[in-house]
Amino acid sequence: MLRLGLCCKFEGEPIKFLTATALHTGRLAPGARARKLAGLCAANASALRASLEYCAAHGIGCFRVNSQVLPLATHPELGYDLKDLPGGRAIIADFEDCGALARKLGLRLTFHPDQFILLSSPNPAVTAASVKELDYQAQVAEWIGADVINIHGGGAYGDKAGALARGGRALKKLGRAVRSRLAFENDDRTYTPSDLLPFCREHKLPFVYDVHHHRCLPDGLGVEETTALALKTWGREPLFHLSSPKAGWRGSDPRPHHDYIDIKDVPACWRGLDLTVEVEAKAKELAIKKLRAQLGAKKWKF
DNA sequence: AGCGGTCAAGTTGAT
DNA sequence: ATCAACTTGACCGCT
Repeated sequence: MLRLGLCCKFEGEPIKFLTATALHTGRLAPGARARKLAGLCAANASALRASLEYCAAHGIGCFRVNSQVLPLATHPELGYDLKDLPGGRAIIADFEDCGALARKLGLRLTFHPDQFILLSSPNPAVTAASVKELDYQAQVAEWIGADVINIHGGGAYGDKAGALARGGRALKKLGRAVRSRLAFENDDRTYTPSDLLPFCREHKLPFVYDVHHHRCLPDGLGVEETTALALKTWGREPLFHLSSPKAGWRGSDPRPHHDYIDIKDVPACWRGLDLTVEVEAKAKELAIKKLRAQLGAKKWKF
């Protein structure tokens, strides 16, 4: 059966994850700064709990956690270890409670680090910052029981094969908590499934198939064929991405996401698979609700 | 409460 | 050169 995943936030629900700007946070005195950051982390643990409860109550089987769930945690000047903030141990316990709740409710949790996370960069400082960020997300993933940290191939730097080889070498810098969760996803600019599938097979990493990106940046592989190859990279329930183009497939740029999913964009070959599909639609849980209703209609038989 | 300027980070390609 | 896009517009000072 398809398990639908909600990405990071809600459209109609009063569930909010808080963040902070570095400029403002950096102007606070140390004590006030620590209290402010601790307050944001605690509020986000509460928001995560509320998110899980909402998902379970509305047939949403997966939730993607925002990279800023611990705001500024890896910032070069303002970064911190949650256990060192006031009440930090109790906040960690709150996140662990979220993990227990997710397990109880049968919810899958994932992370999708930002575009700045680049293992293929020729700049060692960029790679080092990326490893630090991945370590942080893996730490939270351990607390809450998330099983995927999904990133893109990054830039090509004029030599895709060379960049991927550099990415492969950077994998050795990753700890077990990251390595056991890491997955690679095709993007709509640079790295296609044809580029990443061999890389994933070589390094025994799962491939997150984004069919929308694939349609924006095709590579000669068909959706059906790519689906079959992607499934094989997963030793557990696979994770795919789905969206529809904001202005339609005939619009000037198909990449921006629509508020909702057009049922015609759901690959027919995904029917009947045991699969998590993260729904990247601006209307968030409302889009999932609509998609679920359409998938439940007889003619789709999902 | 609402408005507008501003916000850590990298890379690409359209304009 | 600037800007939007990328998993997500939200934060914050001001009125």
